[in-house]
Amino acid sequence: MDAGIQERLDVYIQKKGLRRTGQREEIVEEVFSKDEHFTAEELYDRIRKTTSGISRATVYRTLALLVEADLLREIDLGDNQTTYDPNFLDKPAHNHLVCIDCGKVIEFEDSHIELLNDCVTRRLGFRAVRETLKIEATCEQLRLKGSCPNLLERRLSGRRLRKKR
Amino acid sequence: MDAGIQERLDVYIQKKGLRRTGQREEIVEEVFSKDEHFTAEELYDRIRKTTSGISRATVYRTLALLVEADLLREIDLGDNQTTYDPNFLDKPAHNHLVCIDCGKVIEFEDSHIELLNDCVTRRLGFRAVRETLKIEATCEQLRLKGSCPNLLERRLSGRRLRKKR
DNA sequence: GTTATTGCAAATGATTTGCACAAGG
DNA sequence: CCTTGTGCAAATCATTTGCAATAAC
Repeated sequence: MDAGIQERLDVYIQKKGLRRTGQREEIVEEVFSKDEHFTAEELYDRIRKTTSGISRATVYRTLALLVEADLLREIDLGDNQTTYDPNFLDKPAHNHLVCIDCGKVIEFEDSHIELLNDCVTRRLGFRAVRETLKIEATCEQLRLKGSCPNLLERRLSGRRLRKKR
Repeated sequence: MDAGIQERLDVYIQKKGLRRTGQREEIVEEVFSKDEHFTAEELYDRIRKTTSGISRATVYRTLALLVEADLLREIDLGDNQTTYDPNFLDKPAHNHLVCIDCGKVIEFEDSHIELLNDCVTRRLGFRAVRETLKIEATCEQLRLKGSCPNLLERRLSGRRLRKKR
């Protein structure tokens, strides 16, 4: 994990008159330990495996804080729960491609896309603050050989499967 | 409303062995009577003002049916409820710009955006099925004179205000 | 010492679902 | 008739919140 993240959160915390706590440090540690997307519940589970154990409420509240501090981004994968993406610090303008066949999410950057979007936005009389592009697509490679094993259930439900608590 | 929509739903209904009902006709009528975005609850309220009255469950189920039949699209405006957009039949590839100042949603089409997205998608080895671009932006016109009246509350909550039932 | 933070459990709000009755085909 | 659709109320599920106990600063 980028060692600078705790510090960047500190700056925000100072500015707002908030407090640095063990729970916040630990959550930041866990959030940025991988480049994987996750939901609040998934993160809560990951943290529960730890000796310490942090309450669900604190997990939710800290995620909101990180989003507010612009260290973490919420993305919408269409499954009725907020997914968090820790990779915007490294790639501030990346986009998401979701494979309809297997549900895999691929991140990609393309400067032309941002340029064009900004240009169109300006033409409309606005200044773009945040752009969210999600492309849902089928895999060409698999198109001929059939498709991913989890295709069926996903196609049926139309969305990512939910988990029980 | 485009008179062809009931017929297009009929085709889908036939194909799936489903049934044409008064409730479905009425909901389709209401959904496509304006080009406004709406939530399930908002639509339910609109319909409740009608003499007939249709149950909330039926409204939700019929919206899901319309989405399945590809006559209606779900969009995410970031307020934790599904918003429905009835305008994709007329403008199959439009995008949304959300004004951070006042929350207004502006629809726009730009063929270059779709071309570029498709191109990038192909380069990644996929075939785009659906593209969703949301641009959050500030209004340049208002930037100097101040901002919209509802700016403050929206900025504070960070999302569109919710309504109670 | 204040004031922010945490944990817990209860509350909320959108959406879904089980079931008995109604109604298409 | 035989299924699918509807309405109702209860259930779900992610997320939020009130409040008393704790912990930063």
